[in-house]
Parts: sequence; C-alpha cells; structure tokens
Amino acid sequence: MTLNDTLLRLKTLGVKITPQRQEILKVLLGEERYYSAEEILKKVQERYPAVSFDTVYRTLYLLKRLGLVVELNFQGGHRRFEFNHEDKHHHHLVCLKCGKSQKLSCCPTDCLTRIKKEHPEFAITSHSFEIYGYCRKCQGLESLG
Amino acid sequence: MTLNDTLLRLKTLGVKITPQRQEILKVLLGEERYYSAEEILKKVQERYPAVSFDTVYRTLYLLKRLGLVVELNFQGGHRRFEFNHEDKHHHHLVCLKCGKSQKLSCCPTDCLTRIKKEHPEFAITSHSFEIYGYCRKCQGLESLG
DNA sequence: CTCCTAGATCGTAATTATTCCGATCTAATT
DNA sequence: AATTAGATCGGAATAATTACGATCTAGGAG
Ligand SMILES: [Mn+2]
Ligand SMILES: [Mn+2]
Ligand SMILES: [Zn+2]
Ligand SMILES: [Zn+2]
Repeated sequence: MTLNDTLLRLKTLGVKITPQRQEILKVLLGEERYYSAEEILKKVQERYPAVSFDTVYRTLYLLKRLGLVVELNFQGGHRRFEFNHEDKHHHHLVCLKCGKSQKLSCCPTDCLTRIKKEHPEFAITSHSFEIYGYCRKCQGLESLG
Repeated sequence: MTLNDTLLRLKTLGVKITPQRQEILKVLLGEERYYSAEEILKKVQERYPAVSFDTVYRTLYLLKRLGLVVELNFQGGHRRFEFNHEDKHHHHLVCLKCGKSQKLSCCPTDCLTRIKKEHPEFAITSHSFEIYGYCRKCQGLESLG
C-alpha cells in the first residue's frame, strides 16, 4: 500500500486530509514495523514541531476504526500501532528484554474457523496472537532488568 | 489448584506467606476469571483496608514470575490478571463493548510447534491468543460508546 | 519463646500513558 | 472568497503504574 493509495482511500471515506495525518501515515508506511505513539510523535515533530499527542492518538484511532492500522497490546502493557498492509496480516515473536520482534509466518486460522462455528452469535472483528520469549542476544540476561 | 496447594508451592520456593498475599490469592482462586489490579485491590481491602496498589502489583508480578498468574493485555490497553490453573491453559473471546469474556476451547498449538522449529534460537516463554468482537447483547451498539 | 533480619507493606509522591477541552485554525465545499 | 464542520494546539486532567523512605513482620536461629 502506497501513501497515495491510502490518501485516496481516506478521501473516498470523506475524511479530511491534513498535513499532520499525511505525515503520520508516512511514518507508518516508512518501515514495515510497529511504533509506539511516542515514536510516531517524535518522527512527525521533525517536520511539524507543534504536533500534539492528541493529534497522534486521534489519528491512530481513526485509522484503526477504518481498518488501516492495527493496535498491538504486548506483555507489560506496551501498546504499539502498525499499518495494516493488505494481505500481510501477521503476528509477532517478541523479545521480552530488548523488545525487538520478528514477523510470524503463521496465523491460527483453524482455531478461528472453529470458534466461529462454536460461537455463531458472537460478531468477531479481530484477533491477536503473539509469542513471547528471549532472542538469542538476550538469553541469560532475562533477570538483569 | 487450591489455596493450600498454592501456599505450599510458595513456601517451597522460599517466598514469604503474608496475609495480604493469601488474600490476593483467595481473590484470584475464588472465581475462575480474570481481574483488573483495581478489582483485586478493592476485594482485598474488604478484609485489609490498608492494603496498597504497590502490594497488589508486586504480588501479581511475583506470581507471574513464578508462573502462577497470567497477564492479559486486551485491546484498548486493558490489563488483566488471572490465576494460571494447571492444565487449564486457555484463551478468550472478549466483547469490545461490555468487556465480558468466554473461555476459548482452542489453543494454536500447531502454530506454536511450527514457530519453535522455524526459530530454534528463540527461547519461547509464553504466548497470547485472544479473539475480539461483540457479544449478542452488544451487537448494533458498537458505536454508542 | 524471643530475637533478628531480609524482605514485605504502607502511605504517598512521582512518573507515564492517555484522554479531555476550550480556543483557534483550516480543508474542502460552495 | 466565504463558510463551516471538523481538525489541531497547548495544556490541564485523569488513569495506570512505579518508586521510595519509614515501618513492620514472617520465618529462621538460638
Ligand atoms: Mn508487524
Ligand atoms: Mn480466563
Ligand atoms: Zn491472525
Ligand atoms: Zn495457548
């Protein structure tokens, strides 16, 4: 998904295209990874020093409602956001020490179809699946804080 | 798992058994569901009015390190804790409106074994798998806040 | 049983993350 | 160019979590 595609999509949905929103999207589309709200704020401030957390959060939640952004809630209460690249739905292998992550090649679709059958009255909108542990570098250092 | 079993386990591990810790365990063992830190504080305060958040959080993290408690991080940044009943490992179907949940009958074990093979250098310690949406009661009310 | 001490708790303050809000601004339509 | 619904800013408010010094106590030694 390119920036222009995304902007077109927003325009179609009747959402205003502001420079701040464009800049937030540029960050999210820049590297294919997840970001904290603060990381996004810092990056956007390089171009627009006056931008506020309010704008970042409002934009992220807007994009989430539109299905363009995914919210990730990791162990320890760490909240992250990443662009929802079409056909690139994925989950993460997250190191509890350094926070680095790798994409997982696998999504529990069989569980999902089973649960849909078992709970037909429940309107499923999303799911999360993350695996935690320690990467090679951080093994043995778990207890050193 | 009963309270006495758990206390014995803690004793074996060289952890002090305080009345506050016992009370927190009683809450967690009482109903087989997850709790917020605040819910636990309130319940424990019924017996020990002076107990503090500090004690609740420290105890929860202690129990988590010992594998007796699981930390759940739901959409919206909601953090919950539940007792890790042996052989009752499970995941949740969570309503985004009312917060009520149901146990899932299914754990993505095939994904997990696959990931272990693909990332033998990574030391996996835990995983999360939650499904979100709207329960029957809350359907159609999603947008009413 | 009493003493001792490492570790636990309390009370409160500090920190962090997120949300709220009134004043001002602006994208997009007319 | 004027209009206005919706967006942004700056800062305050709220909520969640962590920190810390003073005090207390569980559990082991004697
Ligand atoms: Mn990712
Ligand atoms: Mn549960
Ligand atoms: Zn998936
Ligand atoms: Zn599982």
